Amino acid sequence: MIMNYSEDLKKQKKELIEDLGVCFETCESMSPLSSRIYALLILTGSHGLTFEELTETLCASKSSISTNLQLLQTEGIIAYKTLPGERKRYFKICDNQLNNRIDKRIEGWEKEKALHSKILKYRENLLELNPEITDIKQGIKFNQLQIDLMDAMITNLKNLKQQIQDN
Amino acid sequence: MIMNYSEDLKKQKKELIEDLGVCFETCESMSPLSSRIYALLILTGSHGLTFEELTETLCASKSSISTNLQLLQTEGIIAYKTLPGERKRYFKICDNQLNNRIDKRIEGWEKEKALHSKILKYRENLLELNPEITDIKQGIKFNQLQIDLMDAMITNLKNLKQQIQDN
DNA sequence: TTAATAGTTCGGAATTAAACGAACCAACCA
DNA sequence: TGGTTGGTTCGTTTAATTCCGAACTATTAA
Repeated sequence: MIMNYSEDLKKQKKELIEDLGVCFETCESMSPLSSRIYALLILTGSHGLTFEELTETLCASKSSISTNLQLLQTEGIIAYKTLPGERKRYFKICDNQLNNRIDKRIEGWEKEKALHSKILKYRENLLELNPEITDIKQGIKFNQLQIDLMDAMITNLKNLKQQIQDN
Repeated sequence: MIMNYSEDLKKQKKELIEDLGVCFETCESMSPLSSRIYALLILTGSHGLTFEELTETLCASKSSISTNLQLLQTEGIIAYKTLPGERKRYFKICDNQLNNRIDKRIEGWEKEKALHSKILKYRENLLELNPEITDIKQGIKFNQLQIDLMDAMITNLKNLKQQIQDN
């Protein structure tokens, strides 16, 4: 099958949308359509895409596109801009989307760290009640390790954020 | 309401299972029951819990517990041991569960990095076709930043793994 | 003032995931 | 040889997600 360069690129783009889509569905636990929108907008330049273009290229209903666009906006993943004299919105991924993503990860680790601190406290109370059980001591050690892990991840992520801002 | 120390600890444990449960449901995208099992086993010592104890404390059917236990086992999150002369299995979280979790995260980042490399290639091809569009150049820059981010996360995680092993 | 464009909202249909019960198997025991 | 314990498997039910169409709003254009 003969194909010119431009056609080949279109095919590549479609494949990439699919691949990225699956990735976001699983990694970021997004709905299929949200994932496809996100993927498509990543592959599109900063000029963005209109509502209509989205419905057409993704073959989805207006309502589905609308709700998912709103979702992505409140998540801080995408935003829109308008051109003077035009009513259409041009949707595109947020400028500081990388930052947002890192922040979300940090938040996640913080939450888990807080939980492990809670567990640690619980175990310390437990140990007080029955000081002979070595199992609990082991648990406490494990917990401290987990907390250290979380701390390390958090500081690493914060460093990365700094690096990106400096860049 | 008066409560003795041991009763209070039980209440604490129940709360912790709930909190940890929701955390795993969202962060690790596990099913509710899998999350509760995981949480309960984290709060239980290395002696583990039997099938029966799991069904009773989690108020779930045998079949549900069974399928979710299998899931958690194939995920490398939990394992079981048996005591000599006993037929019962004692389910507990995997010894190297931390390691497994980190590995899984590394895998996730690797996948995403591969995707971004693919996008980068796509954009470079695109640029070749229309070299005047600065938008594409910006996209490429963005992509490289993403790839750097992934790389950083991966090396960080690998370092952490090393630290844990050394510990 | 009417028509068209650019979206939003809401109620329901279709799909998917989670949990259950009943029947089953395999090992041990009386 | 039959009963009990410790689980597994499978078909069904229940619950939650996801998406759609139809009706609606708000802005601009004729």
